Amino acid sequence: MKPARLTQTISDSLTTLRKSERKVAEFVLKDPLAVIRMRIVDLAQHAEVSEPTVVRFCRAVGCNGFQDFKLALAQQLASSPSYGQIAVTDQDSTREYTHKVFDTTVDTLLKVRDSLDLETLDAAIAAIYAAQRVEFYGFGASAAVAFDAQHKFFRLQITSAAYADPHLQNMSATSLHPGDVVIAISQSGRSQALLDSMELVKQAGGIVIGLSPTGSPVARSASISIHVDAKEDNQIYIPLSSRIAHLAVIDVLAIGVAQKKGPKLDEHLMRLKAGLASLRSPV
Amino acid sequence: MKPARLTQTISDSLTTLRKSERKVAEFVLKDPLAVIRMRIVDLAQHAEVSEPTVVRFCRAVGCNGFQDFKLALAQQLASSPSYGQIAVTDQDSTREYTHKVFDTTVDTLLKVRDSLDLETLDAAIAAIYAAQRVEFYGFGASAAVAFDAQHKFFRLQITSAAYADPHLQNMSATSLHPGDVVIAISQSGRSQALLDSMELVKQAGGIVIGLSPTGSPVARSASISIHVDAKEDNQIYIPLSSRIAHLAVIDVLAIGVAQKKGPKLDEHLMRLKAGLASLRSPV
DNA sequence: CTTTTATTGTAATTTTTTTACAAGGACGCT
DNA sequence: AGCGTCCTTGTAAAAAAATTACAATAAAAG
Repeated sequence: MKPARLTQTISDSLTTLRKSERKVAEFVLKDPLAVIRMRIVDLAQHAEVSEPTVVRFCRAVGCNGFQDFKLALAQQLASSPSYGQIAVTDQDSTREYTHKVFDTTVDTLLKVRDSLDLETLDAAIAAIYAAQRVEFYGFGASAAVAFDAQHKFFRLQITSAAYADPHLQNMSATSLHPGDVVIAISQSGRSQALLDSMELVKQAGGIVIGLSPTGSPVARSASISIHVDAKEDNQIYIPLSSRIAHLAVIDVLAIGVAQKKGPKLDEHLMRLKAGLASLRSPV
Repeated sequence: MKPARLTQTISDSLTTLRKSERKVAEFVLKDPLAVIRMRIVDLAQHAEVSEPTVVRFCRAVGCNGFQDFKLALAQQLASSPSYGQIAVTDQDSTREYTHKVFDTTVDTLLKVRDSLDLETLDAAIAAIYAAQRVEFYGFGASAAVAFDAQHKFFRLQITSAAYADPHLQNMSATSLHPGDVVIAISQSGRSQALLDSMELVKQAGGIVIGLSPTGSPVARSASISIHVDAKEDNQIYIPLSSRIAHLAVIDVLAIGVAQKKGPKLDEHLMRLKAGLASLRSPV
């Protein structure tokens, strides 16, 4: 009953569909955006079939009729705005690229959300919860993610540190105790310095949680590997949305740990908030 | 013509709508999810008006008819899955809070996207482009945002720095030249130390771009104020999605500046990428 | 090659939306 | 206050759209 990805369902059905229904399917896949504005006659005409065939097609892919189908399709397209690719070009107006940036980010987040492995997350949360020390390693754009994470976990009363310096990472890694956790963050998953640090952590008996793309060296080397696959837009050489996906994943870990800590933590956070209030403008 | 947030449009129109049209509006806002499955008769009945009134209402909020309206509504609902509030509770399973974290984030991003003022963004981009030096100030969670931003602008060949230390901020602020830009980042918009630094920047003739909630002291004090209103979930005392919204806004600024710099930059980024490659695992 | 079954289209029907118009009500003007 | 105009809303008819029933054609099996 859940509206899984409709276009996925259509692709899957392609083989089982009848010949003329497949014509409809192909047209829909080719230009879904146009379809949502069409009437049944238009779609029938474009796909070169009759109207009832379109209805039959809709039913075949699990919808209740043409309207229902259009609605489902519209919803899917809205939830992954970048159906097709979003690329910022030189001619874009502010409005356009603002939308593109946000939409790409949203798209990435949804993709990552749906591809996360929950058991891995649980394992990571359990490891962090059990650890005496938690450290975050990352370089470049991931350094900022690491510092953000450190800040967040610090607020959860967890002894944490973040290092963007390979030397510091190495020194810290060798002083870890078994059961301590290091979260290695890498957008490319192939930073050599990070891999070196990870090796030291494992030698010290620490657990390495990797945040990196599937199949990357970092992912393979990590004890617990959280896969974050956010392909970057090649036209811009700055990592944009993948970084945000990493942050979101860390949010999930933080919430998970916070939940495990339970009510004790609430009190702590309350005090923290009161403390922060004094640093704020009264207005 | 752009499908801005339909529910927003409806809320805004409430005052200008006629009495019976308002009945429709109220019903739609109360239960938008139900409306997308309704026919015009059903909606008319539930709102206790006649069918043509429903059509008139649809036109009044910028749609082309009832179908068009339903489609637009469906799309918006699909793109903000959490219409309503998302609160993580203690009983949530990993799956649930993972979704909640991502959905809240997406929701926030979309809200912020639609509430951004484009002219302000343009002004900010122009100021950054014209500046000799660009600096990022922020504390706490915003410090990580500041460092991320610094890294990003640095890659765009812009002399930039990020300070999370009030002393460093003050020292740096006094050494700025007229036309230089400081981007002051604050989730609460009421950090006293940040306000102090901003004052010094302005005394030195610098331009302060504020990233903070509407109406906050930081927003009022900034020369160019970008409003980012991402209300935090009160149940968790850690800033989650607002920080991500800030990052996204900075992405937009970066893209804007990159675009202004044009093709010269492409070459630079290409070289940068080649340089980074040597730091990476060959596998 | 015939018979049966599956697939597709035509035409009619039903449902749904939209338009045209008239009744009712509010507001201003004399 | 009474009259008229304009604005709002609903009723009913028309148009548009989707769905169904059925027939024709194509494909497959015997």
